[in-house]
Amino acid sequence: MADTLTRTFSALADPTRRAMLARLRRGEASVTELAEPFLAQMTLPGVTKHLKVLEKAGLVIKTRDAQWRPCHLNAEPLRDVAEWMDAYREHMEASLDRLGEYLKTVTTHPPKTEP
Amino acid sequence: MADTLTRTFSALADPTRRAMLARLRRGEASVTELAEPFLAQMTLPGVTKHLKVLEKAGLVIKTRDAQWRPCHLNAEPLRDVAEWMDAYREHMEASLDRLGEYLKTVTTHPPKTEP
DNA sequence: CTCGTATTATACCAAGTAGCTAATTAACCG
DNA sequence: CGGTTAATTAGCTACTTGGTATAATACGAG
Repeated sequence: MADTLTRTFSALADPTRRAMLARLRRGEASVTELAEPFLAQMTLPGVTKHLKVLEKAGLVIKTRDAQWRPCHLNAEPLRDVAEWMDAYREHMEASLDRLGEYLKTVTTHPPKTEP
Repeated sequence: MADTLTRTFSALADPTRRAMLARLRRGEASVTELAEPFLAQMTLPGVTKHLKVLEKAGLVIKTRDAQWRPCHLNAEPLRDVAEWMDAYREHMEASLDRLGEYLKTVTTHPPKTEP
C-alpha cells in the first residue's frame, strides 16, 4: 500500500487513535477495555477498525489470550518518525526564534501530557 | 475541521508532501520550482492541492512576489509533534531493547535521505 | 452440547481525498 | 492593449475512510 512513514503518519492522524495509543502507554488492554472510553461516540466495530489501522502501522501488537486480544503498544515505528523529524530540528528552533527571543531565556520547555 | 495535531499528521502522511517539505528545507521556492520534480508523475494543479494541505497545516507559508508565490517552510507545527512524541520516548527505547540488544552496540544509525 | 460474552468479518453508505483536464485569474512585458 | 507566464479554480471520476448494522466466529462456563 504505502511506505512505513506514510502508514505511521496516517495512523497518527486521528484523535481517537492517538487516544488509544495514550491508553496503551499505561499498559496492555483488551479491545473492549480499549474501546470503553469511546463507546459513547462510536460503536465497537468502529473501534476495531481504528485498531486495525494502528496494527497495520505496527504501532499496536495484538496477542491472544482465550477470547481476548490483549493489545500493547509498539513504539518502534515512532523511531522512524523521530528520525525523520531530526532533519527539521534546526527549523523548529528557527521558528522558535521567530516567535520571540524571550523564549530563549527559558532554555527548556516543561514536558506536557498529551490530552 | 480538525485539531492541529491531526492536520499536521495527515499533511505529513503523503510522500509527495514530505518531499516538498524536504525541498523547502533547502530554501524558499516558487510553486513551479516546487512542482518541478513531480511534474513527471503529476500535474501542476495536483501540486497546488498538496501545497494547500501543507499550508492549512501551517507547515508552509506562501507569500507574494509579483506573479510568483514564494513558499517557505514553517516547522512550528512540528514542535507540537515533537512534544507529542516526547511521551513515547521511553517506549521507543523499550522497543529498541526488545528488538535485540545487539542493536545497542551500533550506537548510531546511518542518516537517511527522505524520498 | 448450549448459552453468553468477546471479538472479528461482511456489507453498505456518506463523506472526504487525489488525481485529471479545461477554464480562469493575476501580473508582468513589449 | 495583447501576449505570456504563474498559479488557482471548477468540474469530473475513482478510490479511500469512518461509521453503521448485522452476521459470524471463538472461547469458557454450566
